[in-house]
Amino acid sequence: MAKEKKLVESITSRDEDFAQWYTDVVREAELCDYSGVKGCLNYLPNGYALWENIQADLDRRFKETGVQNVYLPVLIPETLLQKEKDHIDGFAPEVAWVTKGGEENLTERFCIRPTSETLFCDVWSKTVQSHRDLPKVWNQWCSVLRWEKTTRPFLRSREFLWQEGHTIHATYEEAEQRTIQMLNVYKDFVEQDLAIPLVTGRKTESEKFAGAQDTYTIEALMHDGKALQSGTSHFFGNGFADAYGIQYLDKNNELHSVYETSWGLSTRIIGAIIMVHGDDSGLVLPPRIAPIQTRIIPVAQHKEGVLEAANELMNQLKAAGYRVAIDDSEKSPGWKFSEQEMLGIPTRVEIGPKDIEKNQAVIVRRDTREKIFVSLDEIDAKLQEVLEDVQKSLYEKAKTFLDDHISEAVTMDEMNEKFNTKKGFIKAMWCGEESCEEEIKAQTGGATSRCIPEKQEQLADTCICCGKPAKHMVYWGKAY
RNA sequence: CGGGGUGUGGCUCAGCUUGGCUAGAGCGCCUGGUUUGGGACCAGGAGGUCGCAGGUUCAAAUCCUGUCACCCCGACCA
Repeated sequence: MAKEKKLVESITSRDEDFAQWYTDVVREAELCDYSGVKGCLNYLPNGYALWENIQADLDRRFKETGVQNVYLPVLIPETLLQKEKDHIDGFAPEVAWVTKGGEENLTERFCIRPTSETLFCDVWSKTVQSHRDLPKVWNQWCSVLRWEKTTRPFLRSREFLWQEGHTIHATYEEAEQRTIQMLNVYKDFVEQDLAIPLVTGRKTESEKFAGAQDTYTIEALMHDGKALQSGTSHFFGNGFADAYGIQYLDKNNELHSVYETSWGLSTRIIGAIIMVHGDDSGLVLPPRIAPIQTRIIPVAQHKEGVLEAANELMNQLKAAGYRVAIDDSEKSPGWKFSEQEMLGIPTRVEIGPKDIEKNQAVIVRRDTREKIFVSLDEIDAKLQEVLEDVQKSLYEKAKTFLDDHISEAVTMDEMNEKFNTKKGFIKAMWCGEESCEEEIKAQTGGATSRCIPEKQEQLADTCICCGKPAKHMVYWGKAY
């Protein structure tokens, strides 16, 4: 691969030090910065606008499937949290507690929600009585708090923003269907709107959510070859319903427990956007969710008529429905180009005296830097075409990268060798035993089972680790 | 929780080993001027409780003790 010319000194090269590159991009694109509290971020306008667009698209998709939004409290009484054993065991090590109100010690401490299954269960245990009350398909947009030891912007913070959907259903099948349905909503959203190709499937016993019967996941591959769990959808059976007493009378006047699901996607996805699409010049945003789709950069703006033409063009594009801004600051054009690139704005439109003379402007793509000269009369339609093409190219480029970084292994030697040289996902057969997952993790230096894909292939008859009969083909990878 | 590192104008850091005069630089910021198709240049200017608390000393950014915070790498998790 030809070495790309590095134009921006303030961003560490991606191949030189990926972790530092990530931090640099987050800073230079002004997505967030560190607050005074470890693991708690200040979401700056650029980062929050991105989240708002993610919210808007995802929320629309949710509502198309019948989701209703609610909001439940940030505090959870300890007794409520403790009703489902696996759940509390899973979350206890990382919850923060409120023990005082003003100067008075509380008789019962409250945990700051790490997730809200318990609160939703509490509501439903009190209000659901009849099959006519079902299903409930609820969601809330909120922040949650988990006392993480190691934190990184977006990828792992203590407080993070997300949505958590919670549903209850009369039947096992209906709940299971909803679990898969929401997994697919995530998949479509992430692939189509964020241009991030995915590997999807079911989690193994050891990787699933605390209290879940089944956890489904969407896994994306970052440019450094590490996997990122980017969204999860859980099927609870009636474990929570039994623990919290959510029962209803069916048509035959018989009492049943409800079946439950939950599903979440967080601001971590912003980390995925950065690490899948970004390059040595900074962030690259998919046009569909970019807060600004094009930035107009007047060239030689002090010259007669340039700013006027640039503003006129902006109004024209605005009227055509684009999210557009102008950089009419006193900086040099070179500066403006670099900044537009660091911010990840998917296109820019250059317009200067030479263009005005020819009644044209120059559209420059963020992803390829390709310059497209276009008449001002045709720019509305052309920009649309370019943005769609950028969206498509980003997905295709990432898809090629993903496909290139999925390989197969039949023996442990083969797996080790591939993890050491190629990175990415490795498909291999597995017996279903947790001990083999641990062994693989130890031998490979940290690879874990990412998911059991729906589409199975019979790569071998025996487990790659222990040699016993294989039950599943699993995607393995080193994860964030 | 282990290992490493860092706290000095808005940012990045130098100074600390070997205590000493008015605490420096680059970038950014403000003013004026010249520039303007890939991070322009000149001149002038503003901006600092050296993370915090004790201690040693005639004297502390510098030495000692404590403490807090953040970053990176691991083990655990969206």
